[in-house]
Amino acid sequence: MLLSDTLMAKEGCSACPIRHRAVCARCDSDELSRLEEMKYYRTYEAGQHIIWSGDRMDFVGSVVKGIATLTQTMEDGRTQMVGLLLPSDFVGRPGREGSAYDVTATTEVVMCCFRRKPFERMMEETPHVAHRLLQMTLDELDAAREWMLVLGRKTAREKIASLLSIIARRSTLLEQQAADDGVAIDLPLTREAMADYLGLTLETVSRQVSALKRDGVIVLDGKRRILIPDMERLLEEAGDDSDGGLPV
Amino acid sequence: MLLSDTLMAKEGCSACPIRHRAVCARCDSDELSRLEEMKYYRTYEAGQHIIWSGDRMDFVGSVVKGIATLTQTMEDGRTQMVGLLLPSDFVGRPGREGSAYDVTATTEVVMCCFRRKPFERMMEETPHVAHRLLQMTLDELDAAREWMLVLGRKTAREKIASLLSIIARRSTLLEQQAADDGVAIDLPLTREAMADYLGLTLETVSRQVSALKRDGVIVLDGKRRILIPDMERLLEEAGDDSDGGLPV
DNA sequence: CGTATTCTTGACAGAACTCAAAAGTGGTGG
DNA sequence: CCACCACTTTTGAGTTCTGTCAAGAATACG
Repeated sequence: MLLSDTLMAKEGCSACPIRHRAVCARCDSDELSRLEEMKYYRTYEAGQHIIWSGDRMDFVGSVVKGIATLTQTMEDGRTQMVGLLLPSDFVGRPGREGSAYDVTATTEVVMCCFRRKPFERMMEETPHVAHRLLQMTLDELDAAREWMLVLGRKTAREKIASLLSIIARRSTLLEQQAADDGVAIDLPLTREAMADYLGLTLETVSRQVSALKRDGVIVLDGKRRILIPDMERLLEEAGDDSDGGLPV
Repeated sequence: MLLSDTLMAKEGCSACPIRHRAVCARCDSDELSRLEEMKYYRTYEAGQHIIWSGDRMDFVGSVVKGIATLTQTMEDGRTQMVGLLLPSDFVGRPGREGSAYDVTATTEVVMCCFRRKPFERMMEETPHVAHRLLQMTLDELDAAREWMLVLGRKTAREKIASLLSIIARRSTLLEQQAADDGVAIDLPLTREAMADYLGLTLETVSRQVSALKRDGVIVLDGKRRILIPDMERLLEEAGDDSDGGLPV
């Protein structure tokens, strides 16, 4: 059992780092204390499975810390990542017992888990959790659709550039850092995980990352840290138009 | 102005063919009459754009009849379909003014439109629409994720087989027809639309449809009608395991 | 019946995959 | 501190699948 477990358990929701982004974002103090009663923290080590596809789930929850992946696997072993879970992202589907996907911790992950039945009851009885969950699900659907364009129509080079810009966008958002003179991102994914994300082989990923490095689009700082000197340039390489899409 | 317009307008929601599947499925009679006040029908011809990406939308709504597509297009013209809208599917995103996608009628389409502002207000004030919309959005997210596996990891032949099984599944569901001794489906998509769905070129689609026909997996009945003598066989070709996944 | 789409088929090219080996990285224990 | 092992990453060579370009056939439509 890891340290973070006990640390988190002692603090209330008000000190929670994802308080204003997660499924509980809009809850008032009554709702929050109700959530506190049904919640517990759980920590998973890097590489550990959080949920197996087909498993019965008796909880839903939010990623508080770390990164997890949602993957689907065919009988012959071909694997496709269908979701990348960062802090504040929701795991599980209210109203459904089993999981349709494998959920795996990529780094150490702290989950804030809610027992499923009480959570579902709360969704029926108070509006804020359901509303927030709808909003988050619509955002995820938009992300999934953007991803479909990447998977279906982009070249390997564009796919890599797209992945890096998505991660850069999400991590700058989480960390509120300025993006003016270059962005630095921690890439917590192996080449294989990137390949599973993008529908490529790990060899192709490696080749294209090298090519982007050679062309000065990205700079590798150690193994898993990537500097993006010019975000505009990366977006061009990704085949996106330079403005960042619709305002939310 | 088409006949169906005036026909639909005269009937109340109770006679609506999608009454029990659409966003209004769970509404009680009070909520239904409130919806009736903000709704209007609109018909689009085959090929007509219902919404352009980036357009301001002043309505949301449900497909009542016909088939529409959701597509995303890159600057250089590469196009990816990101949603296939059948009767009862919802169009538009509450809380967002602009559309992120092009919505196009593939056949003649009848939409049941709700003015956006009153609809959003109703979502705040009564629970049933929001709950149903959450459920539908979660279903769409699952479908999008299944599709991501198709786009990222399946071969051209498997992609075609997957598309046909998805359409077969959805149309048998809509029409409640038995699937025992072969299924017949109307394929309302051109080869180009199929290609945009699957991230292929129309030539590859044509070749693989011919191949599946040659191998007896499907039988073409005219141009757009397809018979599937053995559904199990088609599912094998799609690379799916034979049981139909999780029960809903 | 002619024109415009849509679809099919062929030949060829190219991007990504497969198989294979070498190089780099990190952790462990002697 | 270094040797060793497991794992990840890189790079190379050859193959394959799908895309591209082009022409012809089928179908729909006025």
